[in-house]
Amino acid sequence: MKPLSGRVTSLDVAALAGVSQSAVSRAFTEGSSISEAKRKAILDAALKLNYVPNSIASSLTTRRTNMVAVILGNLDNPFYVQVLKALITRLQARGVQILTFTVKNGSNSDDALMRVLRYQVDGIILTSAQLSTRMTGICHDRGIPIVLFNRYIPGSSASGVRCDNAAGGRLMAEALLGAGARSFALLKGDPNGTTSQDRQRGFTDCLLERGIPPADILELEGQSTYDGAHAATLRAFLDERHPIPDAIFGINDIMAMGAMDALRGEMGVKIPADLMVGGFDNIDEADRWPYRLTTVRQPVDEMTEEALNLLDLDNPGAAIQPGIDIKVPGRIVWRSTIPRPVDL
Amino acid sequence: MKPLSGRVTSLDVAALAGVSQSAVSRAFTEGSSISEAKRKAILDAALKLNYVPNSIASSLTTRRTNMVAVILGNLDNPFYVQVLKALITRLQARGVQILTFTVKNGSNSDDALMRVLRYQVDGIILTSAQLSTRMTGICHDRGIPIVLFNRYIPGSSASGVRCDNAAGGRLMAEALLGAGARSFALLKGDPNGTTSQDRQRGFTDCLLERGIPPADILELEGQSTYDGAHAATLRAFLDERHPIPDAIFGINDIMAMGAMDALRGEMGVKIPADLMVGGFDNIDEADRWPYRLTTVRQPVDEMTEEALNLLDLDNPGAAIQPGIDIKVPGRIVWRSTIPRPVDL
DNA sequence: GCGGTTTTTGAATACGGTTGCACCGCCGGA
DNA sequence: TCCGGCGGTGCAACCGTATTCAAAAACCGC
Repeated sequence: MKPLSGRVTSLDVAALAGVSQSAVSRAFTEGSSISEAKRKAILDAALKLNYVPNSIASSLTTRRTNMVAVILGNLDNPFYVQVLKALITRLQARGVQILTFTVKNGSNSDDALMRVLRYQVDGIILTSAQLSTRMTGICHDRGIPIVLFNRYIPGSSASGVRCDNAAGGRLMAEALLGAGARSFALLKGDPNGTTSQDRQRGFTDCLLERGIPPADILELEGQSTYDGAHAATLRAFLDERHPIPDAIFGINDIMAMGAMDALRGEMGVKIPADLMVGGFDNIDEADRWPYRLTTVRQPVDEMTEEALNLLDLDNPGAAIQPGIDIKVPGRIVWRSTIPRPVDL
Repeated sequence: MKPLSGRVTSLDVAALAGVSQSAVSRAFTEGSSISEAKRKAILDAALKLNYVPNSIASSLTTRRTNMVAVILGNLDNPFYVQVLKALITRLQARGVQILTFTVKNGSNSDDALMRVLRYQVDGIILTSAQLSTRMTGICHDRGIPIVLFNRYIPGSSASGVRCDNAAGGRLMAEALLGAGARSFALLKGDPNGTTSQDRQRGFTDCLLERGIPPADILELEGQSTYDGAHAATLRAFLDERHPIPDAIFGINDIMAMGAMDALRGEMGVKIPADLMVGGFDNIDEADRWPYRLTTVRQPVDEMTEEALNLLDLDNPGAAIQPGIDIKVPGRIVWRSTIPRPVDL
């Protein structure tokens, strides 16, 4: 009874079940008015024909695609893999499909967004890249909610969730100071990302307030990745241009790990005896034996949940709320790269 | 001049530009017959209105969505993150959108596939989970190509690309034997995945042929992840049930790393002096200082490229080729966890 | 200036569903 | 018995674009 041709439409099912096409549609629509007997018969016929409703067609009339776009920067940072995983899990559970995009970090996301807009996604989650005001305007006009994940656009009204990165930076500065460090280096992250900048600002502000000499800022040549951090660390300390400080703050865990491997592997530095290391994110790898990195935890689950709340997929129309900026606090996870003060 | 209402359609653009709707459609379709002057005028009008063509609507008539589904198992294994990254890069460059799905490893992918089919994807790449013959049948009928990545379905005619896992397992056995190991343990992977099974088979077959006692198979309790391997390693060796062998083969790098951390971190074992470790995949992390893992490299770029060739998105109709099974060879990457024999 | 091509063009229709609307039958209350 | 109301049903009008077809326009060499 299987049809030979490729397409099976609701009309085919209707014919087999001896009902109208609209009945078939209703049989597949939750909560529409149809008798249980007829629905059963239709589902049987559909099964016989291997019929699957065409979401593309239905999206055309319902104006909902049940797809959201997730725009990612670099998947080289395990933190964003974790974010992606959390988003996929949550969205899939709601029956929402995910259109995945990557964009070079720091680059403009306009072209990616334009491509996404063609697909009439119900919402957009942006974990990377810049967002032009023109783009926010277009999305606003079309009623497509955008949620910024761990970033914000200073002049914009776009909503977003982020860790309180500045406060997290302060926490780390305090942790290192409390452990006795007095001279610092800082592995600078993506210069276009507010995330890195805020962490750096919180950290340096704290030092400033305590009257500590400013941290030595280590610029990256390449990407803000493990390899970039590894190379920058070697470059900075191997040729003695910079004195080795008491502590290094890696602007995120993966970079802190790159620095640790450079310091221990190539320079024989003992951590934390010779030098302490602080990270940010609390990725899974930070807990593993070679690293045991003391870091600032970002609550990924809470953040992704808030992000989806902001997206408010259940209230399509209401999407045009004024920009809500949710800031969730991070907290220090004490491990071995910073000796924990006893009084805590 | 911006329209107040959310939707701008080709009709609006047509009205503004003083042309027919079909002209607007043609202006946005590469290689269709329209005068350059008119196209220009239409694009101007479109820009003024912030018009973006609706891919959903066009998919309805063209029967192509320019979307492919990528079905992933566990993103906890960095290897599959790398695969995802490679696929995204390649597909995005071709202007193809990616519908991302995750499925519990080893579970059946039928429901995920059904959901994907509703979206009329142009193709499916499956890097995880089982595939029922019923499902391959449905996809075949609908003319949707499926490509299996690093797995195969014994009785099926589905196409796929995979590393020659069995041969890779042999390579690793030979490498360890060549380095002098004579007693072995093997960290077993996902029991439902052909990938792990093939590697294990290649490894154990090689030992058998050389008359070496079979490897001690370490079963996992939880997932085949870093943590699972870590726990299994501790469980096996800490209570002395198993004697510590000369070498351990982790069925993939992330598990080998979990084993290494357990052995060195919790048991003070020296690698490779006390025990050698071999991995499989050659993920980025394997090259880092704490691990420097000798492993079998899977050529991800080559494999993803072949996968997309098999998908053959440019020839929609021709998709129904008989199952092609491409096997690309792996090769040993020598690092520090297995001493390299001098004669090589 | 003319017949014959070759391009452009717009009207109409198709794609596969959803949904407002009108209608039908059935039930309970008066 | 009659009538109001209600759940179930089919008809038909969309949703926004691509594409066929025939007509109109532009082009060409002579």
